[in-house]
Amino acid sequence: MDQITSDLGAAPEPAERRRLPPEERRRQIVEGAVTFFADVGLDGKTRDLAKRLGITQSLLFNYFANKAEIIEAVYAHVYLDRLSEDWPRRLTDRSVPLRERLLTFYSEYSELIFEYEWMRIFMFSGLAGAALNRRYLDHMGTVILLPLLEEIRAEALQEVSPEMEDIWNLHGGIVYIGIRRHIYQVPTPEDPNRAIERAVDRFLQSFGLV
Amino acid sequence: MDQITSDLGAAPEPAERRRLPPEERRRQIVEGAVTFFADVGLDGKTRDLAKRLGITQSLLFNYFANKAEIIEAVYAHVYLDRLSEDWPRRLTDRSVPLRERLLTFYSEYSELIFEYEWMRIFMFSGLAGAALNRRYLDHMGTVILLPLLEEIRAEALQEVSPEMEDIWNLHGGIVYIGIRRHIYQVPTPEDPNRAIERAVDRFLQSFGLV
DNA sequence: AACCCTATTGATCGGATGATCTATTAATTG
DNA sequence: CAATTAATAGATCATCCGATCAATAGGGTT
Repeated sequence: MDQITSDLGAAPEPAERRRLPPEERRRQIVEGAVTFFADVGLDGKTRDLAKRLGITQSLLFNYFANKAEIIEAVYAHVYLDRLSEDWPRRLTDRSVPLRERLLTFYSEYSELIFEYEWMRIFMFSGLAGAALNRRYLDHMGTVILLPLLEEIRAEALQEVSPEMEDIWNLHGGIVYIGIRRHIYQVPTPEDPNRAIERAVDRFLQSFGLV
Repeated sequence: MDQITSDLGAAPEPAERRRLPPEERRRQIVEGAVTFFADVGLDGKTRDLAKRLGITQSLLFNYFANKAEIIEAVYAHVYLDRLSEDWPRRLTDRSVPLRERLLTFYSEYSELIFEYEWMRIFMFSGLAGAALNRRYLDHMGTVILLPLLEEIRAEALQEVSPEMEDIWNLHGGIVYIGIRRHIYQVPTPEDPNRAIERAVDRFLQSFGLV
């Protein structure tokens, strides 16, 4: 079964203007490539990408040596600065109530990852076995979730202290909203914040907080 | 970036004997196709599949009219009877404590879906936009999760009654273990039952149960 | 051992794909 | 306004892919 070729690669754009400044053209290609590969997967064909961009296929290779380089640029564009440097600090800022820290984090984080392009490219590259995903999740675990575990432990009653796997469970339950929405494309709440808030509250409550 | 061709399609098997009974050959092809497409994705090439099976590529087309038919057979083999007809009844059997019903269900269900082939083919087909996934999730929602919601509502205190999205959150948190394991291929607990039990207990506790 | 049926093979086809190369075109500069 | 040069389009190449088909050979029957 070949990729669904129907019209996923169609170009709704009108005729393109030519002779763009190289930097702008490159940017345009990368941005087009992000949504293109998010739609059809990393096996998407360069000709279809070019068609969607309204340029010829050969032009792609004036800006990128080969297809792998385009994918690299897509990765860079999608992943860059996705995990804000600021979060670890804010998550451990005990001058703010833990519940508020959690809600703020997941409100902002979900806004970032519940994005069509990010969600799907992350899944495509994960399935392709990209080391990128493992690095990302490892980073997520050590820089966000582990400190989170410590914060909850610091406040939780001794006898109901959480484990790392509990934190992953909280995290997964929230991320799963985005998976349903963008991978399986089934209906999800327009605004996930209510579900997130309830999940966070259930979580905290079970450790004697809130 | 083409699929990782390295040796995902390699055949560790020794030279095959020829001339199997058609039914057996067909079965062998389907089973091989399941793990093959789970590994490399639905864009996997028929030549690589044949190589892994130790047969010629052309033989595939004696048993299937085209590649799409092979994928169909893979779907059928992977999905068939995955959702036991029995679960809806057992989940609503109020002679058994709700906690026990939940734990039994998720223990059995996770054993089924935390399978490499199932998890990955479900994700690949989801990304490809297969209607199959939407039907499956819809079925899941109405036949399993909705009754579950009713069961919890029946027992929960009025003022903390759960919503459907809460059930999806419980479900997603558990399924996410399988996603981490088989899609992102990061370490997860060997036996997920402890994490499942804790998640279920947190959930029930938040609604005044357990 | 000779025969037959058919599962399996190997050669091959037309179209697609990533990548290259050359001629043309459009913007910039003097 | 002409010259320069970078951007673009189109033709083309070698390879790969799904699919076809005639030829071959395995293995049961007589």
